[in-house]
Amino acid sequence: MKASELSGVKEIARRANVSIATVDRVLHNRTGVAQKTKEKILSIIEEMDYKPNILAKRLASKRVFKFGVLIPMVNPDIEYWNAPISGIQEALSEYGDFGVDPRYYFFDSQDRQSFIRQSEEMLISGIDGAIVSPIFIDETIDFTVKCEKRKVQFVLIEYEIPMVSPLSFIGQDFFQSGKVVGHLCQYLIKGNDNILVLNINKEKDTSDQMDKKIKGFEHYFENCDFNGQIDNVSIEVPGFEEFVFFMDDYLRNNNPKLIYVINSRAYYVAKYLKLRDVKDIKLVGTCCYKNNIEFLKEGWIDFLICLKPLEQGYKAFLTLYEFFIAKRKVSKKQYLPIDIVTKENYLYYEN
Amino acid sequence: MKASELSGVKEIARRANVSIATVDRVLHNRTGVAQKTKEKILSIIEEMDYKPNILAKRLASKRVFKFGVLIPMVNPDIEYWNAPISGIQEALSEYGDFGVDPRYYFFDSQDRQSFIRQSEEMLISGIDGAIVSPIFIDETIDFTVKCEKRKVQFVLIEYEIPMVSPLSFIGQDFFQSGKVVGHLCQYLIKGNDNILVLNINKEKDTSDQMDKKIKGFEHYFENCDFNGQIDNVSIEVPGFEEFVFFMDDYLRNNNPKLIYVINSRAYYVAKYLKLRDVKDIKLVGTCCYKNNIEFLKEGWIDFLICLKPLEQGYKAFLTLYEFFIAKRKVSKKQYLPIDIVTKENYLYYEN
DNA sequence: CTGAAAGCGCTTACAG
DNA sequence: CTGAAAGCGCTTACAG
Repeated sequence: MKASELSGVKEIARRANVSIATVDRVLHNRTGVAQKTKEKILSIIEEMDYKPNILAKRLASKRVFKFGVLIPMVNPDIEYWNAPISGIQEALSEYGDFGVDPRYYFFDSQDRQSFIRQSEEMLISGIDGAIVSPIFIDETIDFTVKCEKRKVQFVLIEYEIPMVSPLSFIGQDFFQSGKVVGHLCQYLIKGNDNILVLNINKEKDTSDQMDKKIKGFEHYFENCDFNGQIDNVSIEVPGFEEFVFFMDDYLRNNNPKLIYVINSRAYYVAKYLKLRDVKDIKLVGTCCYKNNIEFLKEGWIDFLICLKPLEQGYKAFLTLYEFFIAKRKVSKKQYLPIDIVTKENYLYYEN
Repeated sequence: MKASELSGVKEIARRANVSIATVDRVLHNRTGVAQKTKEKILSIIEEMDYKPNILAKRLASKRVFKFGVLIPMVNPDIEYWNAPISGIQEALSEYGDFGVDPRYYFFDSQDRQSFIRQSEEMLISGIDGAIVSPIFIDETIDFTVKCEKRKVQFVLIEYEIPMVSPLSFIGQDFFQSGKVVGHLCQYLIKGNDNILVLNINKEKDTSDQMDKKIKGFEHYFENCDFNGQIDNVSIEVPGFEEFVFFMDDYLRNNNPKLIYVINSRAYYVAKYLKLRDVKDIKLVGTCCYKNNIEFLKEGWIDFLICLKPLEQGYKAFLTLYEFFIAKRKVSKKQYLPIDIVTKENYLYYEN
C-alpha cells in the first residue's frame, strides 16, 4: 500500500510523525500530549477534514451505552404506550450492532409513587441516557435534577415540561395542534354554532399541557369572525356510565354543534353520540388509538389529530444514538407533524 | 479469554471444529465446502441464532455499493425534486460509513430523450441499485427491462408503473388520496354544489397516474348523498395568462364551489382566484411546494395533500441500504401517509 | 475441500 | 509525554 493511500488515524499519524495512539489522545481530548504535538495534529485533522469512521469506532470500543426507557405500563385502557416501544424496537433493529442496551422501566400512570420508584431504580442501574414520558410534572422535575447530578442525559416525549431542559423534547406543539383543530372547525360548523372543548379524565388531572391546545384553539377563533360560544369543560368520570349522566345533563342545557376532546378519550363522546343516536354534533379528537379509530371508521368521529407515538419512540432513541454514538448535535425540540386523520387515511397512522 | 466467551464466526468455527474461512463460505453460500461440513455449520448457526455483526461486515469488506439516482433536474418551476435529494442526503449522513456511493443523474422532465440518455449512462456506470422517478412510462419500462438483464435493483418513487416490479415502490396511494380529498369536500361544500376536478399541464400529459386520484375522489361520493356535478377537466396551458382565459371562460359557463387540482399546479387556480378576487370557491391542491404554500398561507388554498418527497428520498435510500447492506427483506410497496396540510400545520410539511 | 494470515479503522491496556 | 501491539468481528486473497 502506498503511504499516500493511508487514511484516517494512520494518515494523520504519518503526517504528524507520531503514533496513532497519540492521534487518538488528541482526537478524544485526553491529557498527556505535548502542546506542540497536539497543535500539529489538530491542524492536520483540520486540513484533512478528518471524519472518524463510526463503524470502526463502535467495533473497536467495547463501551455499551445503557439507555433507560421510563414510560407508563400498558393496560387495556391505555395501550397507547405500546407505540413508542415499537418505535424504539424499530430503531434498535437498525442500530442494534452499535452497542446500545435499552432497558424498560414501567410505572403505573395513576400512581406517582411508582414513577418515583421506577425512576430511582433506573438511575441506580447506571444508565447513560433516558427516554422519559413525564406524566407527573413535579416528580419529573425531581428526576431531572438527579439526572443532572449523575450526568445522565434524558429526552422527554409527549409532554414538554416547563423549567426543564432535556437533551431534546420530542412530541407535538400543542398550541399549533389546537390551531389546526380550530381551522378544521371552520369547515365543520357555521359561524354562530357553539363549541364544547372537553377534557375527560378518570381522576383529577394536574397536567397543564392541555391548556396549550385550548389556547391555540381559541387563538384561531380570535382571528376570524366567529360568534358562537366556546365552552371549556374538564370533567372527572370514573367510567362511561357517569359520562352518560354528564352528557345528558350538558346537552339538556347547551347546544354544541361540535365537540373537541383535547385528551385521548374522544371515544367516550363517540360512544355517547352513537348510544343516543345524535347525528348533528361534529366530533374531533386527539390520539389515534384503537378505541378512537373504531369510531372514526364508523363516522362518529370526524377527525383525529395524531400524536405519532411510534415516531416519538423512534426519534427519541435516534436522538440518544446521535448524541452518544454518532456524536452529532441534536435539536433541543423536535416537533412532529400535526397529522389530521380521517376515515380515509387512518390506516397510515394507526398506533 | 475463555473459549465459551467467543462469539460470532469464531465461536461457530470452534464448535464445528473448522476454520472461520470455512464458516464464512457457508455463511455466504459459496461453493467448495463438503456437504457434511456445511450441514454441521448450518445447524450450529441455527442453534446459536447467529446474527452477523453488520459493522464488522462493512468494515472488513471493501465492496462499495453504487446507487444511481435518476430524477428530474430542478428548475424554477419544479423545485420539487430538491426534496428527495435532501432525503437521500439525510439518509447518507446516517449511513455514509457503510460504503455507499450515490450518483445523481438528472434529466429534463419535458424531454424523453434526456431520460433515455441519462438512464443509459447510469446503467453503464455499473450501479448496483437505482432510485428512479418514472416520469415517462414507456421509457421507464424499457429501462426496467435493462435493469433486469443487468441484475440492477431499482426502487420507484412518486409514481407506480403498471406491469413493472421494482424492489420497492415508495409514494402515495393515489386512490386513497382522492378519497381523502373527497372526505374533506364533505365539509367544504353543500350537497348540491358543483365540483371541478382539474389537471393543469404545460403540455400533453400521458401519465395515467392522476386517474387514480379521480377514481378515489369519485368513489368517495358514490357512498354518500351528493347531488352536485363533478366536472373533470384536463387542460394544457403554456403559462398563467392562458390559464386566465380558460378560467374566465369556464366560470362564465359553470358554477363550481370547489376546485380540486390533482397535480401540483393548485397555485394557478389560487393566483386566479386572487386576481379576480373570487372568495366563494374552495380550493384543494396536491403537493406542498413553495408556490402552493404561499397561497395556502394567504388563505386562497384551503387544503393541500402532501406527497412527502423528502421522505420518499429517505426511504428509497434506506430501502437500498436494507436490501444490499443490512440484507433484510424490504416491502414491495411503501405507501406514505396522506398528510392533510393547512395554514396552521404547513411548517411541518414544507419541502 | 480447507486453513493461516492480513487487514478494515478504530480503541485499549500496557510498557517505557 | 509517547508508542508498539492486540483486538473488535468480520472479509479477502492466497496457499495447500
